[in-house]
Amino acid sequence: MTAIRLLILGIVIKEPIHGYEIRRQLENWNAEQWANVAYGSIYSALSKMTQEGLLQVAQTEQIGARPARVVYEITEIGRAEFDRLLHEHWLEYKPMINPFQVAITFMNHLSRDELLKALRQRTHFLKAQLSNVDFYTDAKLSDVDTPRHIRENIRLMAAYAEAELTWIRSVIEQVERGELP
Amino acid sequence: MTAIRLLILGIVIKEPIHGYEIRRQLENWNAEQWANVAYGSIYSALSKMTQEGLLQVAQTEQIGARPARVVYEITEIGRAEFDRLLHEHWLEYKPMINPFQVAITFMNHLSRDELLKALRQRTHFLKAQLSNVDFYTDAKLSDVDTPRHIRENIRLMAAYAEAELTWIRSVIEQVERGELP
DNA sequence: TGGCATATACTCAAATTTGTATAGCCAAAA
DNA sequence: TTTTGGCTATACAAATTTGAGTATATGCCA
Repeated sequence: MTAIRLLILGIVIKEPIHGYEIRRQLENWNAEQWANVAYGSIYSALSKMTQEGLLQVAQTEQIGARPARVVYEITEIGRAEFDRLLHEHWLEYKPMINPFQVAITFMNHLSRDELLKALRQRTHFLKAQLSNVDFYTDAKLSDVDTPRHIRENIRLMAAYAEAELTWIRSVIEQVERGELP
Repeated sequence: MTAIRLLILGIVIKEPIHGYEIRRQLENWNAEQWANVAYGSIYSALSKMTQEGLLQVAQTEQIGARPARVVYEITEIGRAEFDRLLHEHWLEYKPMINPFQVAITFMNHLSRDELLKALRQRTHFLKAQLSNVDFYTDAKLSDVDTPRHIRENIRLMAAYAEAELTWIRSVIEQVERGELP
C-alpha cells in the first residue's frame, strides 16, 4: 500500500492531475510489471489520502454527462509524506514478491517432462522481455513524459531476466542429468 | 492470493497439519523473502478453503486451555486445485513485484549525495544476502524437512542479487559522471 | 449518418489482508 | 518459588484491494 501511495504522490507532486491520467502515466511506465496497480485502488488511495490531508481537490471538471473528473493537487503534508516514503523505499530493504519462486518450491510435483516444458516456456517469456528492452530504451527516451532515468528501471528488469535465464539453463542441465528434482 | 493458496495446499498435501505448523514451514523456507505471507492470512485461507471443500478438518487437538489446534487435511478437490495452481504458476508469466523499482522511478527526487548513499546502502543489503547463500545451501541441505530443490530457490535469489549489484555499480558510475539522474 | 470498437472516468460491494489481541504453556534465572 | 521472556495457537475488527459495473464520448469506416 505504501507503494501505490508513493507512486501517486510522485505523480501528483509534478502537477494537479485526475485519477484516470495517473493510471495512464503508470501504464506508460509499465508499472504493472513491478508494482501492484489494480486501477481501482488508485481511486481508493486518492480519496483516502485526501481525507488524510496529503492531497486536496483542485477542481472537478464536468465534461458532458460523463463522470466528472476530479483533479487533485498535493499539500505540504503530502510533500512531506512523499519524501518520507521515498527515503523509506530507498533505504530499507523490502523483499520482492515473485510468484515464480512459489512455483519453484513445488518443482518436485511436476514430472520430468512437464518440468522441462515449463522451464523452456519460461525461457521464452524471458527472451521476449529482453527483446522489448531495446525497443523501450530507444522509444521511451524520445517521449517527453518519460523521465530519462526510467530507462534504468528497464535495464534492471533486463538484468534480472538475464540472471534468471542463466539459472534456468543450469536447472535444465541438472534435470536432464537426473539430479533434480 | 493464489500464491498463499498454492503454498498451503502444497504443504497440507504432504500430511495433515495445523496452521501454526504451516507458518513454521514457511519460515523455514524463508518464504517471507519472495511471497506475501502475513501469518494472519494462513488462517483465513485455511477456513476459506475448507468452506470451499479444498480442505477438511481432520481433528482438533485441545492441549491444556490454549486455543485448540485445528488439523487440516486435503481433499480430492484440493488436490486438483493444487495441480491447477501449480501449472498456472509454472506456465504463466506473472510479474514480480519489486518495491525497489518504485524507488528507482523517483530517483530524480533525491540529491546526488542521498542517491549515492542509498545505492551504497543497497549494495550492503545485497552482499549480506549473498553471504547467507553459502550458509543456507549447506545448512538447509541437511535438514530433513527442506526438500533438496529448495536450494535452487536460494540460488535464484543469489542470481538476482548479483545482477542487481552489477546494475548498481553501473548506476553509481553514471551518477558520479553526472549522467544521472 | 449510423454503427461499432475503443477510450474516458469513476463507483462500490465483495473479497482479501493485516496486525493486534488474547491467553495459556514452559524453561531458566533470580 | 516467583518472575520473566519467549513460544504456541488462533480469532477477528479494521483497513485495503479487486474488478466488475455503469455510463458517456469519440473516432473511424462504410
